[in-house]
Amino acid sequence: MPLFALIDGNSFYCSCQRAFEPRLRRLPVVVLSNNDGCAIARTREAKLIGIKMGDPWHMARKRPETKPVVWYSSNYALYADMSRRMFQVLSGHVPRVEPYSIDEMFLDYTGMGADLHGLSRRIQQAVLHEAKIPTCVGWGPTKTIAKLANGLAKDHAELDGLCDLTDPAVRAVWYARTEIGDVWGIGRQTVEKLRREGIQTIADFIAMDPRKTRDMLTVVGGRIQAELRGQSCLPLSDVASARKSVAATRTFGRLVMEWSDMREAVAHYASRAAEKLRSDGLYAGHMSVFLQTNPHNGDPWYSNQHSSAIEPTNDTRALVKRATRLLAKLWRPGHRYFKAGVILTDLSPAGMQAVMFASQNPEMSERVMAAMDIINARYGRGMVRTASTGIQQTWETRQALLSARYTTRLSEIVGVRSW
DNA sequence: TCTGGGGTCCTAGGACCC
DNA sequence: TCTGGGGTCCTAGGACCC
Repeated sequence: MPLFALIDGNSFYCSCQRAFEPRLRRLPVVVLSNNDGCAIARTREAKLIGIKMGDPWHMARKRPETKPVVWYSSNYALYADMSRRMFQVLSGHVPRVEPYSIDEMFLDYTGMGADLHGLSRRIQQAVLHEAKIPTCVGWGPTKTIAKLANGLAKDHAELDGLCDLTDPAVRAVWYARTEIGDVWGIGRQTVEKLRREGIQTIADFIAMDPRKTRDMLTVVGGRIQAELRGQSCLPLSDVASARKSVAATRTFGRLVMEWSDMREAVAHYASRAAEKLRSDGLYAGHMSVFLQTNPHNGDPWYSNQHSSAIEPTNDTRALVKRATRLLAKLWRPGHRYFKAGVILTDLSPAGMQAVMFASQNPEMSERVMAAMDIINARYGRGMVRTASTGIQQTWETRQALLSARYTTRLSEIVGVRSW
């Protein structure tokens, strides 16, 4: 019988900030989305004050009760590095670890002995001491059950951060008192569909005829139901699967009305996407560009996208050129644009491009891009870039509250003083 | 003044083919 | 009575996730 655990970092982004600033230990901390738009991570103290996921910062920070809150712009370089550390610690305790998201990892508990509670506690303490991240752990016979157990461990203080759903009798008790919407993969639309059928709890859901489940919710719902019944359908995979798309999309720091600004912004996103491709050793064969006006402020709504197949490439210049051309087809003057982006798909690994293209000298392209990446890595992102990405960058994202990248920039490393 | 970004998987339907 | 059928590939869009 397979056995899975899911471990996740509590308020992960906030815990990463706290790891380097002990003074935050008991303070409410909130990390904001890109553009300092809204709250995306909150410590327990911040939740208690009433700050909700997605609360716009400009409103939340004015409320009198949010006075003691410490706000941070999101710092993904830091969080990604902390995630790597967590992975390393875990790899020392179980044979196989599958990173699921930046703060969640599935562990293979199969054949790990009878005292899984003790094992989980040791793992939890190791991650806390070595990576400075507090966690919750849940486990059971399928991934979906492990994920549910993890959620229960988080929501129910009496479980003290650990939850074991291996025993069917224990599961039955929780299933009867847990809403179906708390299950991994059951979102708002599905909850609504099930509610119309009188299904409220997990217990209701697993009692449904599997054929009916598949009719209503396709194979996806059928799989979730089987997993909740204890039949494992989702294997653990410790080899990272190849990524299938690369995106660079952003809400502008200010609304964009000028073609020149829009062109710069999209050129910038295409460059970012190209960098991501190269860092993963990939080429893109398809590009899609979109833009839209603000859906919140009453402006006339305009949203459009264009896409096209491209010669597989990861050359910034080629991608910028193509993105600009697609953008020109979308551009309608007179709008106040809010957001735009570039999405690359049809990805293939480097080395597959044996066929050479007339429009691009591949060897020269490789060398120019490699040089560009090296310089930008050493002197800062955007030090070398195509002229089309501009100099003013009025559309640039706001990040007013950024902390140092303690672990990934030598210049921003934590100083240690002895008294 | 001000509301995130980046992913995955699945299905339906059209185009095309023999 | 009956006016082809079935397969593959691609894309757009929906739903969900963190």
